[in-house]
Amino acid sequence: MAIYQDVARALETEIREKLHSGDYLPSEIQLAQRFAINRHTVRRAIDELVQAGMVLRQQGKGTLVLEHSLQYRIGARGRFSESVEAMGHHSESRITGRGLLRADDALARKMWVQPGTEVFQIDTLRCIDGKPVTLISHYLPTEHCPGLDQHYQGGSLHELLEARYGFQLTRRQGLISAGMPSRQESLLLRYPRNMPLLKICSNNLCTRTGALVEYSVSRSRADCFEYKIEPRQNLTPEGEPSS
Amino acid sequence: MAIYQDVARALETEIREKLHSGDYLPSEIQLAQRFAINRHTVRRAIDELVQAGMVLRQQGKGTLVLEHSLQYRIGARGRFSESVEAMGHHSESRITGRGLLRADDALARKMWVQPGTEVFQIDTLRCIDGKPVTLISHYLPTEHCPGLDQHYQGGSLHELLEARYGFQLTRRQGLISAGMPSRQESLLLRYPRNMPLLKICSNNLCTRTGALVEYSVSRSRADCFEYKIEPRQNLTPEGEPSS
DNA sequence: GAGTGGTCTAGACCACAGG
DNA sequence: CTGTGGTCTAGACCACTCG
Repeated sequence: MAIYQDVARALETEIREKLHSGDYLPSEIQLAQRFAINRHTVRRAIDELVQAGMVLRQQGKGTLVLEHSLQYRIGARGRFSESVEAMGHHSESRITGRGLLRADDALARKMWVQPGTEVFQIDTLRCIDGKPVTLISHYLPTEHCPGLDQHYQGGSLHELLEARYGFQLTRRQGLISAGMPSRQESLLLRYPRNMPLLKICSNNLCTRTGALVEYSVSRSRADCFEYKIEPRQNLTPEGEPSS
Repeated sequence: MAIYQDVARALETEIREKLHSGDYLPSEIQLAQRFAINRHTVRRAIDELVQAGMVLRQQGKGTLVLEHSLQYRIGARGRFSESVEAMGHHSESRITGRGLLRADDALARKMWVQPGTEVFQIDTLRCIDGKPVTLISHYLPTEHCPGLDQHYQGGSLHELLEARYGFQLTRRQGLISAGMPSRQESLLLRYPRNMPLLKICSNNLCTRTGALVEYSVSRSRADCFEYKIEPRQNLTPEGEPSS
């Protein structure tokens, strides 16, 4: 194990246990003295923390400790699991954006509609225990749910679709992938840009008529979220996250 | 503008115009001579390219140039989809490592066995069209498949388990997550360390007896691979990737 | 001006891949 | 064994922030 890795871990522990957002690390020279190593080795250690999104270097000032909630032990504790079957069926959502648009070629292909079709876009952010976890973009052809943009004010979109428009939805296809966050995604999720997102695209059809009612793209923080594939059995209508 | 930034841009141009995926950069010493700068400054420049996902460092070998298409658009063309149901049922695998170990606490919990249980580990690499795509670590309690380490020489592990030991497997649980590659994963997959992996952990039971026969962890390059969730219907026993 | 992080140089040795 | 990248040290000077 390299020295800089040891020092990085030591600093990480120290930050987690003793420092708060807004504090500064001791200067590189002080750290070099404390650990009895060269300043360059200290810098290499801090490089790791920067890469991990834990600190921010400020030339002339010092090395700033960032919010603890921004520290990511990927795959550690505090991980939520949710059944892939429950996608989109949760209720604690906040609206982050909405709009009316016409499907371009790429979107039209994914939604199985003609290019130019009028579509509502609703973006929501879901938090668990106050922690922003998942960002979902919902796309709904306006013809199936006129006035939706007026009626939806947060909460479960799928419940509203059922209560107001009588749609019961079935997922016809889902694609699971991974990617890196855009700048905006990173901001909304309070998540660094060098950590991955888990992404699911779903086509949700009306169970009775087979019409596509909703196409959704969900992006979840991979540090605290994973999807369960359950053996085929009863659907859980409301997905409750479990540790 | 710092020297290393200039050099990084020069190298970037050179890679884009003259080099191809699979080529190696000149060695750090050669580059230092060519640009008449110190080797450490060259390293700092190459750090930028690594961060950008353009090259991959290989200790003892050199600095490998990655596919140009990787640099810009993740999830563009050349994407493979595979049903989550077909996990592990493919056949073109190369063995990258194998071993005998005793399950530690973490592994034992995931495998639903007692800590200390003797387990075969077999690591395989799957390529599609010659492109390394998925890395799978298979863990099998030795009691169910004695001598497996001798018999398995690549190909479909699940076919061998059925042919030789009479196991027909059912996945009981799967967890889908995303993460960043380790150094070794990055090397085997020829994939940069700042691009995400799609990860699936599966518990595969013997359909008849319900015994856990295999626990597997698969990690796939997210730039060219995604999983399909199909509506519940017939299982496809052999998962063929489709574009 | 004093103190911080940022860059560059120089040299040494280690770990690893491959002939 | 050679050549590659990886780590560590040492010292110098620069660019920036703030009092």
